[in-house]
Amino acid sequence: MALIDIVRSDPEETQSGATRVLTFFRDRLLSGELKAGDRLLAERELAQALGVSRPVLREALRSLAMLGLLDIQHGRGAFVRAANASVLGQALTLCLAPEPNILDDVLQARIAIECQAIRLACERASERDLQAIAGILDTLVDSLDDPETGGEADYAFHLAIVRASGSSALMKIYEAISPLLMRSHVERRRDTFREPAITSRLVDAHREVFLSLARREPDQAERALRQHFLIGDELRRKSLISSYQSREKQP
Amino acid sequence: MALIDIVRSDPEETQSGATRVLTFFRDRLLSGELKAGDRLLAERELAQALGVSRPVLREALRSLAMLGLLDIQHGRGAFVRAANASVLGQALTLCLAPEPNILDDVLQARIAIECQAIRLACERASERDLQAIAGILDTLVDSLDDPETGGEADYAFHLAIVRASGSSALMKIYEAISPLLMRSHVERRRDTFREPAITSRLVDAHREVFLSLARREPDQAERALRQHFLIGDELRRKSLISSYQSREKQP
DNA sequence: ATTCCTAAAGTGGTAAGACCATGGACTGAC
DNA sequence: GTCAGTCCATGGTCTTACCACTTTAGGAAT
Repeated sequence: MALIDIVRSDPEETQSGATRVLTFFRDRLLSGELKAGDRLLAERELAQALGVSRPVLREALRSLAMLGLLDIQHGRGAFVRAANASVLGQALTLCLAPEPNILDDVLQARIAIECQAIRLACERASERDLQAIAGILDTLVDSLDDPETGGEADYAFHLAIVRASGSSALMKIYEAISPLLMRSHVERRRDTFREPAITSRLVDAHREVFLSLARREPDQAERALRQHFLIGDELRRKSLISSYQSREKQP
Repeated sequence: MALIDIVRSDPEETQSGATRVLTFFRDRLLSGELKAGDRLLAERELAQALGVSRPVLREALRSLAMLGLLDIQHGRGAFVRAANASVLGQALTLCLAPEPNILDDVLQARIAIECQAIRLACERASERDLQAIAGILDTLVDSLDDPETGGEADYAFHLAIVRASGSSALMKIYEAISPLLMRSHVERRRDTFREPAITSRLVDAHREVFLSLARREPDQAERALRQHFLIGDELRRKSLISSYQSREKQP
């Protein structure tokens, strides 16, 4: 029985033991009867209550734990875990693993999410949202020399924009692709030189994005964002080329 | 042990039985040593080979099956299943279940994906892609009177655009949100009247989107697409209002 | 009376063995 | 040659038992 069968299962079909357990939890999780933090009954009681043996119940519980829905602690019990996007990210990673050039491709998804997010943010962002983004922008400017902090601030900036969109769907998807985004970032950094000219243009691009957002101009904000991504691509390409050229000269 | 621990696990830590089994499969799945369609050893042999008891092995196998990575068939054996986006969709559904207004919100994700997809499609779409979309458009026109076929053609049209983008990341995410998209669609249909005036405008909108794509004009294509979504929203709102008005008059 | 330690109880983790249900293959009869 | 029945391999389930970890309550020492 796969996850797909849990979410939509045919109530008519004869339900085996394992199926009964999984539908039991599916109903209570989707209906909200089981909230995050709730403690489940002990395995032995639960097994008896559901009319299945303990191994069967355990298989179901372990499966749910694997999906990140339960937190099973030895000697304490099983607890309902808040829905976590990291599971999504891992599943997406496994799902996209066989695809070629996935690290380049995931950037397209990033652009998609952010461009829509910033449009929404222009309408919905609160003053607090804008102040948060402004604060991150300051951090970004201050950490020009530190690749580590600078990289984090860069990510935080874009994440804050998505958060300001007020769309939990966009937010979850963005979190889901973020592990791949990170890998992509790390891989690209190997080929990218951190020159002052580049970083200063980077700051300018971020500032322009923020200003358009603060002025609540959706079209302008999206254009600035796309320009930012475009420049990033171009810089990476140039630095990649120069990297290869210097490698040719001095092998 | 949760999924998150499978993908990146610390090799130093003392591995318990269940962990050993999961890391065993993780390594072989990510490395490609286990390909889709491969048949696993029988549970009893596998348990002996890995040095764990059968229930422990079964817990791991069932967990992997739940994630859609294995296909366990009674009486036949366990087979490696190709990564499937439907699992993603189900996980996303569970993850977003507690959020309010998620069915409205997921439309934002849809717009995000499609707008970026059509931009890419303007660059990358092959002649075959365009012909496929054109064919679906014909179906859409022919099935104006049939809500069922029409709805399917509508979905197929948008899906074909995402496919034409050539981005597997966008495609997977679009497939992941499609279950929620469907629910949203069904829910909205309850409040929407299928009037000839509406459907004809719908066809016009789709045709305009296609033409911009065929002419390979990204900005124009995205604009047409956004306009299409906007009109859809407006029509739904109007029909919702008129629905409530008629309900007031004739309670 | 307070504090600390210890032991017991409750909980998940694992193991072993048996039996049932299903699918496929082999073999026999027609 | 074809079909049906039987047998075997495999997954599905149950039972029982024991181990490991956590918490807690009760008793002993201060």
